[in-house]
Amino acid sequence: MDSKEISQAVVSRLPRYFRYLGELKDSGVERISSQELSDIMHVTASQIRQDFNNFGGFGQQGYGYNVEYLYNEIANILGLHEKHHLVLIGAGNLGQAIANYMNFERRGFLITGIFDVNEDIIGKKIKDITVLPMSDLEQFVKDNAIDIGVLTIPKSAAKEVADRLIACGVHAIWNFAHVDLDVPDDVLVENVHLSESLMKLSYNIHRKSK
Amino acid sequence: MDSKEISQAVVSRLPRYFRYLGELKDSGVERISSQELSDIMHVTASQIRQDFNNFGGFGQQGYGYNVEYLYNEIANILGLHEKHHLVLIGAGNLGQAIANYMNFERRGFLITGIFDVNEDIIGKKIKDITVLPMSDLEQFVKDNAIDIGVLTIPKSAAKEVADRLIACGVHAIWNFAHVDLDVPDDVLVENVHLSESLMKLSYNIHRKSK
DNA sequence: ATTTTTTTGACAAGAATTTAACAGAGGCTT
DNA sequence: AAGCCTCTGTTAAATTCTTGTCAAAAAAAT
Repeated sequence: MDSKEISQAVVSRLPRYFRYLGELKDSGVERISSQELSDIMHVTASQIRQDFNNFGGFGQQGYGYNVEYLYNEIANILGLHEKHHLVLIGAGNLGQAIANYMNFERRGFLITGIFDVNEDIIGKKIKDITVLPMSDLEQFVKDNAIDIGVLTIPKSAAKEVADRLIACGVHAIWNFAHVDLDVPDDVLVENVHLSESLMKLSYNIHRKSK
Repeated sequence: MDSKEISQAVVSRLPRYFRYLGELKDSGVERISSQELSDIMHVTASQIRQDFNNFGGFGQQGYGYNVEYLYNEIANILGLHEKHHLVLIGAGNLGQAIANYMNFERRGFLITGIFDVNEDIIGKKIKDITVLPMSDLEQFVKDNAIDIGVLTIPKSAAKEVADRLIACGVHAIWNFAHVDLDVPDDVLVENVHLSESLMKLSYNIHRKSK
């Protein structure tokens, strides 16, 4: 049980470290110093050491960090050695894109169920998973130990579906709908607001041209 | 010409203000105080006032902010009153999801061209836009005053395509590939790394259960 | 075996960001 | 129209986050 809380700023950087370490590992690099990693990732060496040290000393003076060991430690910290079962609500374009995005499975994120309201889609298969009607949601969640709900539905439906998921025990929601879900304290929401990302880009385009 | 640089922390919050103000406007609210907005958005009133004041005084003592006026000002700041022409590279599931995502057009982001390497997709139509082969990219970008390139392609192809886009004058890239693009200083990149978002959620799930 | 070099982990200093506090502008009431 | 009340813009304080520094641990070299 950790005593000090890790800031989300640090947490946000972990997946990127993880990605680079994976690439280093795959290309056969055994050890790396914070300075070398700094050069590759364009982040200060100081920050790298500080970030890793939040979770304990993974390196060794005079040696640096063992790439494979560090990679696995970060995977552990991120919870990637555990399996997660997801239900995807909304089998539209975005939902299908995510369902077909194989790489998630490699990391233990298994899309177990797909739901939609559209009669034309219900019964069809997406990646070997039959799209089910919304009425089956609660029973399915309970039967399949669902961890995470993925909302790829219009904002108008998001709040209600989120409530249903939470009511049947889902504690984490990956939300692609353009709403801020109002959830109990013990439920986690990770938002992906694509339009906000695009607006940020737009802002920076215009700032430059002024 | 603004003298002081606005921090990206502030910029990241603008689209969210914009969304809430749009909703308030649509529901007929004429004026709002930073305190009321604070209650709705769960952000401190102080931060709201501070954020808006980065761009000049939009409010009035004793009155608050005029919703419609503020909404338009933020739209301006975000560059949403200008038209942007995008090319989308990669007409797979994610590319199609984005192409079909109508709301972007309402904000002036027009998907003008769609490209892919897959012979089976080239020539087909996505939202009235014919998918073109990659060989047509450069000419198309020049002919259509393309602003923004959207990369919904595998990481293996991302760097090369980004280089091609930059070479023919594109200065902003919305990148969905899992790589950090290495671009010249005058080129903007906005990354959407879905797997990193999911890993953050995973981290928080596991932290809770410890 | 001793010295030199490398490189971490810890801590301190420095920046940046967020929150609090308040004077005063301007609306609202009587 | 005078005075009260609201609520911003601004400055100051607090907090958080990032970077720089260095002693000491361990590897590498002699």
